[in-house]
Amino acid sequence: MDESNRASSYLDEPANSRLFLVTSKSITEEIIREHFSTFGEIQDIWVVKDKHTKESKGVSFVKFSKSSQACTAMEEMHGRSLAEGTKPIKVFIAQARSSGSHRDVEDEELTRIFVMIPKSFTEEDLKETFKEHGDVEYAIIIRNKNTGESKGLGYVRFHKPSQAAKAIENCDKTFRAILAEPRTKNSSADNDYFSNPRLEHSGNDPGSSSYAFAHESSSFAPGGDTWSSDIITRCLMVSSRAAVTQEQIYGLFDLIPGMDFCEMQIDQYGFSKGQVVVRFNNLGSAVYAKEKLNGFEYPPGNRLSVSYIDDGEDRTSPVGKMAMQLVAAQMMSMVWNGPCGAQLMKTSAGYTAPPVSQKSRVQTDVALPSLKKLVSPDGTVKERLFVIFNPSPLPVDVLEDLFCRFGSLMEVYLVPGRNVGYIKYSDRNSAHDAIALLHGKVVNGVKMKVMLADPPKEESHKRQRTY
DNA sequence: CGACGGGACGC
DNA sequence: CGACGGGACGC
Repeated sequence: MDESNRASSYLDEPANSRLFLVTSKSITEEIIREHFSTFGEIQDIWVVKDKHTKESKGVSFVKFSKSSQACTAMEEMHGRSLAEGTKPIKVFIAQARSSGSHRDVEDEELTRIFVMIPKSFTEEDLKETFKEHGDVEYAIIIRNKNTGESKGLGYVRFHKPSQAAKAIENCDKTFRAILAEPRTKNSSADNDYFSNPRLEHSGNDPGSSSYAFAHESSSFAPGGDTWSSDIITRCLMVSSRAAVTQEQIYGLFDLIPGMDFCEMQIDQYGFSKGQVVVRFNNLGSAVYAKEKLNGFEYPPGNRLSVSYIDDGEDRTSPVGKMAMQLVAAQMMSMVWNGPCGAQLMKTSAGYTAPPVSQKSRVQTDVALPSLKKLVSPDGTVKERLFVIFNPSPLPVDVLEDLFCRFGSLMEVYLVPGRNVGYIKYSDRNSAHDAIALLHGKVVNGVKMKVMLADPPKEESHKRQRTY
């Protein structure tokens, strides 16, 4: 085989680039190569033989470098005889080695693609766009069933697998074209892992992401600076239904600076009751720990409960708030940078505190305008900001809190693994106001450069991005 | 200096 | 009917 592509031919990559052939046992690798090399770069041919007799079992695999090459070869060669007196061959796209299935891959699974498109696209636009890659049987757009509004997603069905493969390989990358999952097996892809909590979100159903903080509204005087009369202490009780170790809880709460005590509670027989006492050396850290970790799923599926327990001191409010603000910046930085912390942040994002506590999560000398509602992220982006954070990015919820104050905020996006992000506005003035007020400023201990974003790089001049 | 994710269909 | 080898990445 070609040593230049050993790695890529070893796996089924790209997808659907390997053929499964059924032939007469007399058909050799050389004969196969003669007939198939015209369709593209062959990375590997393997004629399956009996281990002992070395006789062909009439089964072969042909690995191409591209799916479109394999599909074209399949379409052209299926049913043809490769040598005098030999039976017509069968040609299929091979099942991925990892799939374990030996079922024939059907054209049905290879001819429909799934694409992301501008919301303004019609079915006709979609069909027109993709017909350059092959015969389009139909193009449909996924719409909201009530409003008829496009979801910015569509399907395109081609007549041949090679056409769908070419569309995926060659269409503008902003379409993010992939093969569509066959529809019959009731959409296992309808999950929603990527949804971000937004400021206007106010779901209150138990079990929803906001449940964990629903009761905390009473801990704050709405819009004010003082605590209610609920006790606040440096000492927390962590309760878990599932078995957890003291070390696990220690690791979790140690993400927050200032923990000085973590002890699993055991009964008189020495058994754990699923309760761990955690104490911090300052009120702010304790408040922060409760806010971030109450309701946190750890391990996944097990919702931790965190509440204050009386330690006989530290009941006053202003101190707690000051301490919390100080510890917030450190917490954010740590959580964002550490691998464990990143996971915590990602998962706990669903437990972002409701607007009542916003005042305390943004700490800055800047005189900020009041909170404004976010606008739909699906509208037209009029201006985009590019923000650089030093030393590390602020969390998305803090950024929404901050950048919504100029109005028309659509979306905050942080580039993974980098200290930069983008802010989308549906109104130019909002973006410019944000630059004027926030460029060069420090928020929660993080210095920001706020400027207009360059336009996204275009892979092609044929199509526009949706923003 | 410091730059680009996301995603599923009425039988 | 007709489904998975040989070789070996490089901390």
